[in-house]
Amino acid sequence: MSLASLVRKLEQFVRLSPVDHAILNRASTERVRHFAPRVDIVREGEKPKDVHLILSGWAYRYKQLEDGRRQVVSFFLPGDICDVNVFILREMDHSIGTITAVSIADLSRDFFDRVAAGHPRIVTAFWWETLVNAAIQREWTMSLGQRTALERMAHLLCEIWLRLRLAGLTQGDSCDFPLTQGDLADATGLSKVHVNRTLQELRADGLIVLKGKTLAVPNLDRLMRAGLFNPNYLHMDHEGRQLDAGMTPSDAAAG
Amino acid sequence: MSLASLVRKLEQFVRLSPVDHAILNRASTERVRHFAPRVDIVREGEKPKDVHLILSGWAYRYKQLEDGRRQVVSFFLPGDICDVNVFILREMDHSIGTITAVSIADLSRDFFDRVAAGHPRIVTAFWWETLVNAAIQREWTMSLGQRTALERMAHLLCEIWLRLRLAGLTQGDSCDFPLTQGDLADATGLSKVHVNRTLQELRADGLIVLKGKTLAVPNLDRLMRAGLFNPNYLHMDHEGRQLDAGMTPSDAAAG
DNA sequence: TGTGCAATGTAACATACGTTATTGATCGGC
DNA sequence: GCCGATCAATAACGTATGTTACATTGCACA
Repeated sequence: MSLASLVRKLEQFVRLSPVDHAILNRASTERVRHFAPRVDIVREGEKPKDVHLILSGWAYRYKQLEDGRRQVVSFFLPGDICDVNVFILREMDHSIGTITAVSIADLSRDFFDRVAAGHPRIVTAFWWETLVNAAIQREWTMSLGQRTALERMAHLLCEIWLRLRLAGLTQGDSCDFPLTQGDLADATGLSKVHVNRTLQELRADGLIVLKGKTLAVPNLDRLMRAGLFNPNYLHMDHEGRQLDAGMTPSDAAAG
Repeated sequence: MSLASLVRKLEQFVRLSPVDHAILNRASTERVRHFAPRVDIVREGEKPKDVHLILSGWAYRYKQLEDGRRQVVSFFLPGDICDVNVFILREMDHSIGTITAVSIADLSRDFFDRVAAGHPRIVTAFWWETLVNAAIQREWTMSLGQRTALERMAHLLCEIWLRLRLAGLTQGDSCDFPLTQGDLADATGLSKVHVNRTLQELRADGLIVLKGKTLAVPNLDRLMRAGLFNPNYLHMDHEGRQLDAGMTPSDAAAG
């Protein structure tokens, strides 16, 4: 539905000009598609022609083994861009599926060429997006390899929380949270049963309130400590610029 | 010592002109540094000024938790390029250390600007390198989240094998292999003891011959099957171009 | 306003992998 | 050509997490 999350996120990092805004605005309204929850947008082996920008809704990237074991390798939140690889690599090595209903804008090769030619701030901002995604992927490697179930879950929730906040999608200490325990299991490499146990433990410790499709984080600092969460990998600041005016203590820890 | 591995690797993917060769050649001989085995090249929190190209030797990217738990998040082999992020992100979110003695060439921002302006094939090739690294990172996420110890180890060995072969660093069915069992443990998220058990099992199954600092893979196809290895994520082909003339059956499987 | 299916919760039991400890091989440096 | 340190190998034992099974809740849709 809206470009707001992308712009808000990118502007944390570079100032975009009015012309930049106009370019992004046009690109994100020209070719929009809508998907139902729990369907695939792109499948492994395909060769999509466009880059996808998530306008609204949640999605994930996942890979699957022949025997059905499935790993979510990243989450896409509103404002995220998937598959810059599309113009270079021959085929997708993973699939992308929706969690909720999702609207996406298709960004053409042509659009990126025009941006590359005349809009360096946008280029920089897109690079930032790409590099942060790579950093997130490394951090997931760390989580899966070294963190315990509890740490892993706390870490993932912190990450999602901060990314949502950056996109302007948190309200106070709570946010929409459409992931099922099965989704969390596929993302953390844990079984569904153990995800349930782990969430109970986080609840019992007062670190999260998770009910229905809403998550509340009453004390982000404590959750971060439980997940051994160091926010540096999200690179939410740049050249001395901090996250936001009016930061809370936990904002500062995150910046 | 040599640019050969980089050029060989990139040329699998794009044809480079004589001028491109000259550019790369000059960049990789201007500012070369040498490191001893088992030292850090860059540390988390630093802000390096250059991109590093590995001319010879093996290195790794790793992250560490406060309590010392350590995860290798990727390996750098000769011809690999690290840290394109250097020009955009504020500070390193991980460290890079050497395994063997290593020679690197420092590539300046200026070099990249010149390449971007006038050498599109090199730009494309560097993009390919970056995107394949991202794909590898996703595959590691998959491995750590879903594969068993045996599958994980077999998968990692397949990956290293194919990357070495692409760089021209295999001889017949064997190659140099300077990783210790401790390195493998840090990369697979297993304990050293279990790495040892797992290697024994691979040996007993005749899938690998690993002795001293040499690895032999008598039957790559079988090792690939043991690791549920699908080489698509390495994107070793492009626009219908295949790996090599004179492919063996397992080459074909890898392409 | 039920009714059916997906999601969540719980329990009992199984196991892949971790931990600690010790021994024997390898190897670079004096 | 020894010596200390690192690396590899093996064993005994511990545990975090997986598996199977089933009950409960919640919610979309008839």
